[in-house]
Amino acid sequence: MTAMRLFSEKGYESASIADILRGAGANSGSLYHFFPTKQDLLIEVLRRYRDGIAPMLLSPAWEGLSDPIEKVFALLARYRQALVDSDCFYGCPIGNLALEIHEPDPPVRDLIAVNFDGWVNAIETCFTEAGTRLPRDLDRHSLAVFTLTTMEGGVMQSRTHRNLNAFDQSVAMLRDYVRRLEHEAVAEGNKVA
Amino acid sequence: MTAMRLFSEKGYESASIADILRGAGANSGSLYHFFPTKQDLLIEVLRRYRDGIAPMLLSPAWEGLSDPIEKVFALLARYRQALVDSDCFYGCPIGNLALEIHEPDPPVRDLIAVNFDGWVNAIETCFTEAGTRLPRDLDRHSLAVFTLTTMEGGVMQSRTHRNLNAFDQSVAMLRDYVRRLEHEAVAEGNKVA
DNA sequence: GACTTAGTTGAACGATCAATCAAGTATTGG
DNA sequence: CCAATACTTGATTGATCGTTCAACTAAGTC
Repeated sequence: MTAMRLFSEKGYESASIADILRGAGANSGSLYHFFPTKQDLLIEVLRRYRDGIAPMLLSPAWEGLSDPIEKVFALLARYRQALVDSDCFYGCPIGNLALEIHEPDPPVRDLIAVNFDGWVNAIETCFTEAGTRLPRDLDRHSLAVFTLTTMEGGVMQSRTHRNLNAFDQSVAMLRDYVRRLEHEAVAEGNKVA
Repeated sequence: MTAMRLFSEKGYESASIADILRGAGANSGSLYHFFPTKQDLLIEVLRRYRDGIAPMLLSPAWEGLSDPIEKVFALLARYRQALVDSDCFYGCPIGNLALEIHEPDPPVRDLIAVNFDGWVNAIETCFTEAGTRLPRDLDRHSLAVFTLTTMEGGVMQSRTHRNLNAFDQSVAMLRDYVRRLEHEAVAEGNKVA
């Protein structure tokens, strides 16, 4: 859908209905037959992102990988590639919308939250699959949230600076942190054994 | 200035000139006498944020603190308080603008970058002041960038979920990471001694 | 082949947007 | 005290926004 591309490129408010219609080669009446308001269109777009996380984002990023921790950083590498391919114009579409929606606007905000949750849960699964490679008492969910934090914060800064440094530095720090957690888990294992 | 408040509350595009005029009790002609375009107004707002980082943000957050690492997390606590006080409606004004500006728009983007740089440099100074409490080969600048990443990513998620969990979890992870770095520095010190 | 439903067309609507401007009032400097 | 400059007023502009609608065509049903 053209709307997905334009919302992602220009943002929700900036992407006018006229833009979308022109891009899609459609007429206003047609659009409004399916989506009574612009917000309904946004909601459909967010639903598609939600449903697309596994097939469109994770599957391609994880092709041929089995190591769960490698998978986490392969996904982050995917966002890095998006930055590279767009000369650092790329911004996570969900993150953009998250900051663009200022009114309470419950249905939209909920769907953004659901998108974040889907992403975080996928990463949490990786960290859970890592089993004893990570410390026993480490909260896998928190680490997954922190991974999304790193991605969103890194993309935001790299987009602003138009270079990859901030993203790369942030991911390198996260990578170092996870390595230290792995080392601790090894030490833990030795103690038990 | 009312414009600062409204840009921060509603975003740049959503805050109409009429809103700002009403809020400030001024007339359009007056405003346009000082700021020929809306973008010029935004630029002035960004300049004030830039100039306000030290006096308005850091000084109050760091009052009575001398420990440089404590200062870093005191600043993050400040953002947490902003989330609490606003029922998690708060978003970092600079971060919001960073994601709202989609066009190249060099003067605005540069000023956003400068704001980020000011923030990062202040934090980098803290980590540099921490001296041998952190590993010798640790890049202080990267860690400062990572701190901003954590703040922006955490605020984004907490704002979306309307609760503090994501922010708190992210900051807790960063805190844990820094603690591990401190432990390594201690080990380093022992080795040298 | 009549009847219904689904989908399309594009001109038009009112609202609102950023921006303008001619006419006015303070403020200042000589 | 006057002329010049600095600032204010608020109605107005044209563009653009999301949305509507009456007329139209295509597809499916019996």
